[in-house]
This record gives sequence, C-alpha cells and structure tokens, in this order.
Amino acid sequence: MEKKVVTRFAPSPTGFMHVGGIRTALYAYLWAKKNKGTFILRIEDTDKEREVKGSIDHIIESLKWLGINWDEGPNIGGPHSPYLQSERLDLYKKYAKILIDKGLAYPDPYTEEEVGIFRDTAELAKKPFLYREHRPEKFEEWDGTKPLRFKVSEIKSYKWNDLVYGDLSAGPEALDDFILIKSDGYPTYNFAHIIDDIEMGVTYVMRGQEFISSTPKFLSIYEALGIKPPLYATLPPIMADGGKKKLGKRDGAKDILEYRNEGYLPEAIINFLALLGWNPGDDREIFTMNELIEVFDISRVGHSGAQMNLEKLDWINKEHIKKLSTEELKKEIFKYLPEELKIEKIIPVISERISKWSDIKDMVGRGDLDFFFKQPKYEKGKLIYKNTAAEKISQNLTEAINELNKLEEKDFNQENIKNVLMEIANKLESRGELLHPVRYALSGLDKSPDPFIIAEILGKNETLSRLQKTI
RNA sequence: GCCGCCAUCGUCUAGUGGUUAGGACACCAGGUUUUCAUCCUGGUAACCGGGGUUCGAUUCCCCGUGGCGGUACCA
Repeated sequence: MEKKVVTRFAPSPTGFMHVGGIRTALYAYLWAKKNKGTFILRIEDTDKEREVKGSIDHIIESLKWLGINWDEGPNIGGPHSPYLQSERLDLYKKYAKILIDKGLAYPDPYTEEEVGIFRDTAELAKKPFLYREHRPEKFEEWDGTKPLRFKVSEIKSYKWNDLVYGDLSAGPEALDDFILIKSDGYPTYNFAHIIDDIEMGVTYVMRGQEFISSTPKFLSIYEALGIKPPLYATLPPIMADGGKKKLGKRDGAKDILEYRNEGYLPEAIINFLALLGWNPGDDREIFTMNELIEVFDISRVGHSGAQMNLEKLDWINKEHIKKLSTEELKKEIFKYLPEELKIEKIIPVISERISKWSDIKDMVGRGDLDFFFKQPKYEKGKLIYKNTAAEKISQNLTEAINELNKLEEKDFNQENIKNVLMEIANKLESRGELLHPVRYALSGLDKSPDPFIIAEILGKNETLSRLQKTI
C-alpha cells in the first residue's frame, strides 16, 4: 500500500497572490487530486513585520476564484488544525526542545550587531560568511529571549533527488547554524515549515527554486530529528512579461484578482499557468481543471524560467469562452452591456468578437455597438459600393425595402431576411452592390457584424426606416 | 566574492547521437464570407559561443558567456 499523497501550498500573508504563487499552488493541487490525495492550505505568518493585513482573505478569495480548493486549511479546518503558523507556536517550541535536549540547538549569545560585524569581516575577506565559525564553546540555557540556533553536527555536502530537476547538490557552505526561533518567539520559515510538513504528513513539497540552496538546511533538520524528508519537486521560475527578471511583487507582478477584473475566466488562467512550465507531451493546449488533474505529471515539468505572455492568455481565454453555453455567455456578457442591448440575439455577435469580458466594456466605450440602439450618422459617399452608380444603389435598396416589407413582423428573422436580400443580391453583378449599402444603412459602418442579424435585432420598422432614410 | 539552477523560433514549448528540428501564440500571405470576427490553407522564424568525445553532435562532457536564484532574527 502506497502512502497517501499529501501536498500543501503555504503562502505567507504579505500581500496579494500573483501568478507565481498560484502556479505553485496549482501544481500541488493537481498532483494531490491526480493521486486522490490531500491538498492542504497553510498560512506561514511568522514574519509579523512583513505581514499585510487582509492578505489571508485575499489569498483565500484568489484560490477559491480559481477553483483551487483545499481539503484542509483555514476556514474549513481539518485534522491538523490550526493552519496558521502563528497559532502553532507551542508545537515549534516542542520540537525546539527536542533539539536542545539532543544538544543540537542553542541560544545565540551575540547581538544582531555583533553577528553583523562577523558577516562584514567575512565579506571583506571575500569569504563566505558562516555563523558556525563563531559558534560558542558552551551553550547557555535558552530562556526564549535570544534567537535559538541549530547546531549543524556534521559539515558535509548534500546530494538529493528532486522530482523535477533530478540530482541536486550543495556544498558544505550551504550548511550553517541557522536560526530556528527568532527572539520574538516566532519560528523562522526554515524551521516552521519542516515541523508542519512533518506534523501534517506532507509527502510532496512543490516549491520555487529559490529554496534549492537552503535544502541542505532542511535535510540536516530532518536528520537531527531522525525523520525522513518529503519528496521535493522544485518548479522553474516565472519571469515578468517582456523581461528576464523573476516575477515578483516588486517587478510589477499583478494581483491575480486583477485578471478577474479584466474579465478572464478562471479556467483560462488555470489552463495558461498549467502550461507555463509544464506540458502534456502531446499537442493539446486547451484543458479544463479536471482534464489537467487527469494528465498532469510532475516528471513533465520543465527546468527553465518562462515569461508571462498575455497574448497567449488571451487566446486561451477565447478558446474557453467558445466552450461556454449560451446561458453562461448571457450571464457574463449582460454584465457589461447597457440596458438597451441586453437581448439574447446579440450574444453570438459579441462572443465571437472578444477574447475576454472587458473587451465588451471597450466595445461599448468606443461606441462600437451604438448603432444597435441609436440612429447611425451617415457620411456622404460611404454608401456607395465601389463604382456602382448612386441610382442603381437606390434602386436596389428600394427593391429590398419592398421585398422585406412583405415579411410578417414575426417572420422578420435573420434567416428570412437573408433569403430575401440574397435573392435580390444574386441577380446583381456583385452582391456587394446591395449588401454593402444595407450594411452601411443599418450600422453606419463599413465593418460590422452580419447585416441580417443586425436587421433582426433592429426589427422590421427600424430596419425599413434606416434603409429608407439612406435612399 | 562564494554556492546553486537554467539556456531550442519574438514568446510558450516538443524532440533526437544521424529528423526536411515538430506544435501553439503572435506576425505575414491566400481562401471562405458582402465587410469585421470566426473558420480553412500556406509562409517567415530557433538548437548561446568555444573546445572536446564520436564516423557523426542541437543532443553527452568541459570551459566560457548570459539569465535567474541563494548567501537574513524574509519566506
């Protein structure tokens, strides 16, 4: 019987979520779900200085919007409650005690300034700074007012296997007497996440590659505790769009919820991020969350950094829009339309022309849709199709009006209108001789949706009146 | 400074000790449509550089270059 797969996403509440964090969460989620395992959300709020109020709610909202649902975590609880590190301080102290008792942890006797001087001296000598070279000979009793440090017992190189990168290694200088518990009583990330992963039974750790170099520290703690570490899956970085810098809040990374405001579908964001650093091994590019769960595999995660590419995101979003039902389209599209345009028939006209919902806002803002409910302004000459004589155009339009007039109000729909107009148009030298003027008469534009659907939406009276007007 | 990771079209990527180096976005051209959008067809475009190993390297090894990360009482 294989051990149950348990993954976690453990953000710190220092602001909003951006695509980097979301992708890490997504991969951890996909892997857990694929293996019918557990996905845990844990909040790493051990740095009270950097904490930003409200970010926990923000994280929760972001993940929920995207459909990355946790099996255990804040809000819903679970067998390993609580899921905020700040509420688990006793636990870290308990483990710290174990290390102290083993002689593997000791209070740092120096002030921060003193350690700073050690560091500066080492730097000046162009040597890597290692606290352990200043380790006190005798350990005092820890009273909780000083930082508690880990005593590295064996200075050595580490080699370990990473599910994504394969064999990784780090030299002995990556190993040092790092701080386990800060002087404010909170544990450091280096310590807390290990204790929690142990306590919560985490079996796979998905993480950014910024943690590669501190892995020996983690491994040495596991060794000291006599506990087998989880499997590591290190993810490649995401770079800012157009730049080569790792994406970070300081480099203009966007709040993931801004994508919601811009009218992207959560499934499209998920689809896009899944493909940023991973591929299924075939040519498929459009996936739902469930399909991703099906095909996702850690072993196909890439090694190199990838840039955000909004054009591709737009395309993926458009593909997902195409999959929506009319009901779903209606719900979203109507949010952005003025009252006059909230009609069923306009849905396909719009949905075919947008890649994200906010495009509708832009269309409305530019007045692209005004002709549907406002009399268009005509410009002289625009009505003429190529070199066709004005008399000929008038004649065609007149015939069109007469024929259309024969249609009953209830039969005045796209299909019938098309039949009527095409019959006339087909007799002409070029169908444009009729269809272009009709388009222009109805919309006041050269480029517009199908004039037949416009006519249907305008209705018989308005259609005939606009045609008459242009003559 | 030291340590580590990475390197295929503009971008996301597939792939191999011998391939016409494949796909997608974007771009361009043609077709369909009365126009736009959609749709279809086609096209431009890539193995960072130098050394090895080899009959043969984009692929394996080394060096360089470049990018990224780490070197915190941040995560």
